[in-house]
Amino acid sequence: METFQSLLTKKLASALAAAGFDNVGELTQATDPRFGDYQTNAALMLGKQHSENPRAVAEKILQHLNAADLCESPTVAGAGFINFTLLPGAVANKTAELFADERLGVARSTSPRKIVIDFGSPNVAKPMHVGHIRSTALGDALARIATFLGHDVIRDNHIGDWGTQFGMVIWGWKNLLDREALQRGPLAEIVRIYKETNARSTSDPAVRDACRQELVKLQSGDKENIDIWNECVALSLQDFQHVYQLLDIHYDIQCGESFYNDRLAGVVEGLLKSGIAEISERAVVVFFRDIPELADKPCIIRKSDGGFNYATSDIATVDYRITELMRDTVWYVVGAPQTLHFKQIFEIARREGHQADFRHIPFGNVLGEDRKLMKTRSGENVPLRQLLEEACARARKIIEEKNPNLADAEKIDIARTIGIGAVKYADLSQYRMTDYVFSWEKMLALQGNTAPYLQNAYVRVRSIFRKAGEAAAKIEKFVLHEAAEITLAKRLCQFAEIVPQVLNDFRPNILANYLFELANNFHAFYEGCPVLRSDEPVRSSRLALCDLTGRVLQRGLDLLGIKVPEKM
RNA sequence: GCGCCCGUAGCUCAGCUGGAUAGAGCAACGGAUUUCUAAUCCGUAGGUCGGGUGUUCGAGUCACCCCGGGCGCGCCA
Repeated sequence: METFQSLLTKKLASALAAAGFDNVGELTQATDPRFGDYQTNAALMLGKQHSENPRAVAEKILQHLNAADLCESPTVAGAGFINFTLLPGAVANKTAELFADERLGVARSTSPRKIVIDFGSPNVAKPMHVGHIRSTALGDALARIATFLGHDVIRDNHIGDWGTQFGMVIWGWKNLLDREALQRGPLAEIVRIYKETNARSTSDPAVRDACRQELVKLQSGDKENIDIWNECVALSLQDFQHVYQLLDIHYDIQCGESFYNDRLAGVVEGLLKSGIAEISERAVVVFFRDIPELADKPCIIRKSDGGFNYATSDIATVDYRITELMRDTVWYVVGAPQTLHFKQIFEIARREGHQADFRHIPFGNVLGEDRKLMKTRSGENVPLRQLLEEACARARKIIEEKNPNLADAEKIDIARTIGIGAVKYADLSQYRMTDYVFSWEKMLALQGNTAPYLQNAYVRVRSIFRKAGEAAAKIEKFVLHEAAEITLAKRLCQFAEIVPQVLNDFRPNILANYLFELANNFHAFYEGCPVLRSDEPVRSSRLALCDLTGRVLQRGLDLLGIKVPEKM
């Protein structure tokens, strides 16, 4: 099926052609209900092009515009906008189409891509902390949306499982490890020895040296050190997995940094041979002399001691993703501080001849209530697992107050759905670049733009069907008389217009905002329009509206990685 | 020094490729329920969009310069 926006855009295009104009401007959802449902600024653009009065141009366009099957006669307004107001009958027909459509009107992309999304990327030997929620939630949502739109998506967890910190971890493992503590809490013990070693090595040069030795041994394949490293990685992965389970996130592949180890030498060699890289001060470096922005910011791909760094492994990763995973699109959901790094990597990839579409999708920080980077009282990063568990506990407490009669197992389940949903939604409902302030009260509030508010709209839908004891019957014709019904139906029709927009600039918050408005429209409808108590044919029509709203809410939240409860 | 990001209502934030009188939520105030779960709805109030100059029919949005905050800039990842 086709959206109103798409249908009207086509009608506008043919009107423009018939009037002898270029196809310029755009047709968008109206910015204000006063202006109807859709608007176009085409006449304004054309007026400028031809130095004519935009309103006169608009009139000319209207002479060739035939949209009587969809809307009232379009009107010229303001400086030269053309406004479209949908006919209730057209809305009713479209809603019926939507009702019958599994995909709720969302079209598959006409140019599907083969995408790899790099998101999450926690570091081994460190617990995941709040900082990881953004990349993880955002990357997962983008993956879900891209998949739904028909793209071929590989979700890749580029784990930080290799690097200089392992010198310290291994030294600590050999000298400080408490086996019993490792049994009780593996990652906690690894973190403890890492921190302890780090502290010692800053004050004791002998320890620092020893750590470096351990690192060299590891990198040259020393059996004992490799075993220790393997165990650390395995224990960390177990810990991550627990968090992913809580978050309902999965990866298709988890190719960490170490995966690329045996490709690094070849990468550097290749870049030297092709002249992209050169030797400078004993290191291998790529310069970007022709790019003003990067002219004074070279990229080191092999250190003067012969070691590789993460730029090297990122280049190897690009090569692998394009040549072996056969991707034409690569998305990196990585924090804003790495913008420069990715500019360099993408430029190197371009020079290597890779044609793929590379995107760095940056994001801001999670702040505490003091507006500084979120930390615990003792100044440490807040472990993600602890944070998620607290979210569930807080949700549980609210459920206990509001709905104490639910069965215990149900309460646990619902608390998890609400708690995790609240954390994700708080993140995704915000523009990704803005630093946002983490607040339990706000994200778990039942009013306002929160997950529980949206989930509650779904619960209300389910409650009606439980009470009715029937599912929504197939219906041919929606009966839309009340303003609340029409508003709700129009909103439902917009879902298909909104979802593809998210990938425009990687903004799931657009979808979140839409769902909030939908929930709000539904709640208003629910207040003003009795469903089960009304007579036919209104009853069936309203029941179908409820069903459709429930489906859009469920699907929309699912695209954000958020679940819905049946009761709450 | 060079570069990137952010600055919108008391608070938390929307406002994608420039579009109409800048929008929500929270908090404040005022209403609505013998309910299909009020975990809700409706209304009122609240703004020199950090400041300035420019580009044009039109700037929160684009350009330049300041101010404020955050973060990066050869051998960490």
